[in-house]
Formats: sequence, C-alpha cells, structure tokens
Amino acid sequence: MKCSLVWFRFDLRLADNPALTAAVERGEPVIPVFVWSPAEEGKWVAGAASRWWLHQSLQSLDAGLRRCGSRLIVRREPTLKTLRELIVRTRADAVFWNRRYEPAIVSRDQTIQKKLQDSGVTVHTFNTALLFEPDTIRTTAGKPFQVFTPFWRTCLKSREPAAPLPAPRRLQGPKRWPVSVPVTALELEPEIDWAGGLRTAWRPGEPGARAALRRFINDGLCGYAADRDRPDVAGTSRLSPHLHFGEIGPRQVWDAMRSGVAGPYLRQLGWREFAHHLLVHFPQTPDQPLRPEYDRFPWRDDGKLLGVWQRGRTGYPIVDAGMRELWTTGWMHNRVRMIVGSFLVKDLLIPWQRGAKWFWDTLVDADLANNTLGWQWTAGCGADAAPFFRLFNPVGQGERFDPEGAYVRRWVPELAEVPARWIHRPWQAPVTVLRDAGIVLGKDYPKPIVDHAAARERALRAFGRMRKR
DNA sequence: TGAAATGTTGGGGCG
DNA sequence: ACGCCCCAACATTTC
Repeated sequence: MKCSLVWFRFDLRLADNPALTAAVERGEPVIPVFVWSPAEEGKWVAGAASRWWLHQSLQSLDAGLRRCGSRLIVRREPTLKTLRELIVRTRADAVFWNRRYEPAIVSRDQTIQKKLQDSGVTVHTFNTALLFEPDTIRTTAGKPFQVFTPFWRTCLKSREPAAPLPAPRRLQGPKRWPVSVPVTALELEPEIDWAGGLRTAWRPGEPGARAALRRFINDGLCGYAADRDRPDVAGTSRLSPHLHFGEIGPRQVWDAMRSGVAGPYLRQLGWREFAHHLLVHFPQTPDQPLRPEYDRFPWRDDGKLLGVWQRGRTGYPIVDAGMRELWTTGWMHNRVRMIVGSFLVKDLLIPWQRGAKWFWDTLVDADLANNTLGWQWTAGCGADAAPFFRLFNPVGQGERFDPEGAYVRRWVPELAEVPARWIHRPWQAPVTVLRDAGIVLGKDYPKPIVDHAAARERALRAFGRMRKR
C-alpha cells in the first residue's frame, strides 16, 4: 500500500492547507510530519519566544489531527534523511508541502525536492502563506517592485486570491504509525519558566487563531482606521504570530473581510506581502541595507546602551513601555515598534541589525520578511523606507498616541501615579509632582539616557557625513 | 507611518 | 477709523 507524507512547516493548520488537502484528495493514507531543523535555518533560527510559541502550536496541531483520526509525527533534523527514512518505512511515494520564502529555506527545500524526485518520489508544493506569489508580481518592465503603493495596486489588479479550502473532516492513517518523539523532546520551551506573560497574552494554535480573527472582525475592524495607532486601545488584530506560524492563512483573513470597512486592514496584509516580495528578490537584506551607502553610516555600536534599550531603561516612558511589553508578552504594538526603532537607530545611532536581532529573539511573531522590512524602513536604508531624517520625537509620539498615559502606566508601573500632563516627560515635572507620585528620578525611574534634541542634531549630522563621503 | 524651522494669514486688542 | 503689534492657526520648507 502507498501513502502520502505531508510535511508541515509554517502552515500549522488544517483549514485552507492546500498541501494537506491535496494529499487527502489523493486517496492514500496520509502521514503528517514535522521536522525540527534549527541547523538548517541558517543564521535565522527561531528565537526563544518563537520556540515557545512553536511548542504550543505543535501540540495544538497534534490535537487537531487526532480529532480527525490522525496524529503528528515529530522528528528532528536532518530533514532530508528523516523524510527518506519515513518514505522507506511507510512506503510513501509522494510528499506534499507548502512553500516558505526565507532565502536559506528556499535553497534547502529546492535541494530536498530535487533529491526526493531523483529517487522516484513525487513532490507537490503549494503557496498558502501569501495572497500573491512573489514571482508573479512585476513592474511593467518585468522587475520587482521597490515602492509599496504601485506594488499593492498591481496585486489588487491581478487575480483575486483563491477562496480558502475547508479543513478535511477525517484523515486516513497508515496501518502502522512510524515512530515519533513527543513535542517536549524538541526542548523548545525555556528551561527557566519565563513564559508566564506569554501564556496570559496568547492562545497559540489554529483554534486560538480563528478566535482572534473572529474577535477582531466583531469588535475591532470598524474602529481599526481610527484606533490602529493607539497602543492604549486594543485596536489591532494581534494576528501576526498566528499568521507567521500559519495557524491561519491570509486567504482566510481576506475571505472573512469582504466588507467595505476592511480596506485599511487589508492594506496591512499588503505590507506583509510586500515584505515577502522584497525578501525573495533581495535575499541579502536581513543583514545588509538595501541602499548600500548605509554601510558607510557612522554607527556607534555601543553594547551598554543597547542593553539599556533592551531592558526598557532609557528614561523615555513610551520607549520603555514598548520594550517591556515586548519582554513580557512577546509582542509590541506597531506604532511603538516604530518609536523604539527610531530611538535605537537615530537617537542612539546603534545599527538597525542589533534591533532586528533583539526583536528576532523576543517577538512571538518574529518573521524574517516582516522584521527585515520593518527595521530597514525605520533606519531609512530599505525600499520605500522612511527617510533617515524622519525622526520620531518620543515625547510627542507618546502624547499623541497615548494621550492619557494608560499604555505607559500599564508597562512602566513606577510611573503609574504621574499625572498625564507629565507622564511622557517626567524629567520636566515639578519636584512636588514627582514627590506626590512617589518617585525619585534616577532611582525609581531613570533620567533620559540622551537628550532627544541633541541626539536629533547628532543624527542629522551623521546622516550628512554619510552622504558627503 | 515626523518634526522643527520658517513663512503666511487674519483676527483682535489697543493707542 | 486707522495702523500697528501680537499671536494663534495653518501652510511650506528643510533636514
């Protein structure tokens, strides 16, 4: 008897999973497989927060498969060897998977596909991570886009994304299941349990993803355009980690949002598409600025200041609130990501790659395409990026987008009693105000590590020097 | 998906 | 009634 392997990666769901559906439709028994392969991911191995999420998501996927009469076979790398061994043991003659777009993974997968085909196994790959396949979107000159708006306009003019596929109801298993290790054997969870904040904030897995989408469509979508920039209001979808791990697919989101008010949100999905488009066409950008002149930028790679930023001790409340939200929950509001990013790159002149690395390790939604786009945008060195001289004022941004200071109070509790008028600039508050709030600056909460006005001038001078050289 | 500096306009107080 | 100044509000330029 023949059978089909379905190799799960960042598509940890049963619904709208074309690889799984195609395998089921083939009619032979289906063996779902996950292979943990950190050494094959190149420089960008899942960080600690992502590994925590992956652990939960794999268990959820296994539970979902068991409800369909199946189960998840979990193994460790090397992937090709593992797949071959499973093929021999189960007499599988076809392997199905959904494509990934990270440069190291693309080349690994091509090798695996070729070697499997050379040994007589059929390979079927699918796109389910993106609404539009990166190769199919081109300028009229046939080149990749480097500006978002024409890119997205071209996407919207091209063929409408396919309707999402239903989840299979039952999966036929083999007579004998191959050996699997328990998910815990992958040692994805931290040894010291620091993940309490993550557990409170998230419900990884396909059912949690679906619930998050429902909640957003019912409560959030109408106010999205108005609230999406407000970290003190739960105005965003919080779908990013679910999308990254493929617990829900962009087609499902697209399909669920056919109402007219969805435009501004779907545009954000457009940025996700654009990020993957750029990563595919400019594979060096996770490490290298797209605009090469930024290699000559006079950065100040100060490890001590980097540590202060990472721990949320800069003395700028909106920056510190963001960094602590990230550390506690594995996530940060996008507006605040731009603010802390601008602060690291422009106020501290620390290379954007340090920020990207920190986000990579601490975000549950760490995604190579999105993270790369975000940091190159912030640093001004990417495609369609914010110009370098567009500096965020951390006080002004705080007052504009967290006017009552509720976001700061939540994540920087030592400032909880500071009145709204001073909460984004406590160093300017009268001594009596600070005394009444029960804090001593420099002791309970740091004084600003740099003076923003001076830092701004310094950044503009550095930018000028880069351009002159 | 910036912010500061600089320029312009117009209303109102006041001699 | 008139001119002058001040300043807020808004627009434009610059980095």
